[in-house]
Amino acid sequence: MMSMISNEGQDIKCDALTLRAIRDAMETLSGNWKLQILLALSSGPKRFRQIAKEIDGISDKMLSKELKALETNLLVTRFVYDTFPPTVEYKKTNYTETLFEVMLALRNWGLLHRQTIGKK
Amino acid sequence: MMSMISNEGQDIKCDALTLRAIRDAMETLSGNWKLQILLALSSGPKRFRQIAKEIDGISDKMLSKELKALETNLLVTRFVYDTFPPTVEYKKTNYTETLFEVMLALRNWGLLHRQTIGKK
DNA sequence: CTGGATCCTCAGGGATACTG
DNA sequence: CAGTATCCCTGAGGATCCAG
Repeated sequence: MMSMISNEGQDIKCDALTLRAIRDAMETLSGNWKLQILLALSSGPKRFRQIAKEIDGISDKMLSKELKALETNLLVTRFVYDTFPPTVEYKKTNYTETLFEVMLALRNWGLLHRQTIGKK
Repeated sequence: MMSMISNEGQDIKCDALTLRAIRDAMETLSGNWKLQILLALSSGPKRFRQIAKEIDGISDKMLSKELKALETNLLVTRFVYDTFPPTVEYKKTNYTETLFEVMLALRNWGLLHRQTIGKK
């Protein structure tokens, strides 16, 4: 017997592959910073120090690490300009747009959930 | 200037409230176990030991803790039957169904992403 | 300015034993 | 069976310093 989650005629098969896919997605967005970084870049390309200033509480180490992770996931591109002092610019990619449905679903459920739970 | 993420005429405003909502949603699903527990319960109510057996590698402590978290988030209900030895049954709620869109979006993007990144 | 290297702390989570 | 209590360890992440 195959377990399912169903809604209005659509099903999600609850198999290992699905579970893995969901976890892949969650992992590439997990942590306190990745979304904030993508948000910071949503208004245009920015430099390292500029991003660091916009995100409250992030350390250089974390910003560096998270940017690298986002880059290997093709969600951020890194441009190095050969100037002195060095200039490095980060920008979001077209691929970032594919996250739209995910963000929307998460946002909608998050809003619903806060209402449901009744957090202030 | 308000930053946005757009797609086919729809926008997500990238404000603090949205960011918080997204993180709320991610947090209630985060960790290695919550999804597996919901998956285990998607095929029907189960008892503590039964769930533990189905999920490879989970410790009693984690299962207990995660079940409690899911319960306070209204995603799982706990029934205690007054028998000896004690029987406790966990089952998913109707509210769990509201996660459908989220799961679907995450699954779809996870599948796309694995293709894009080219993991085997 | 852009980050890498190092050190350190603290909490998440495993193993085990125990209670009702 | 259904958990709780205790101990312990590891790794995520902050602070700081330094190099290109």
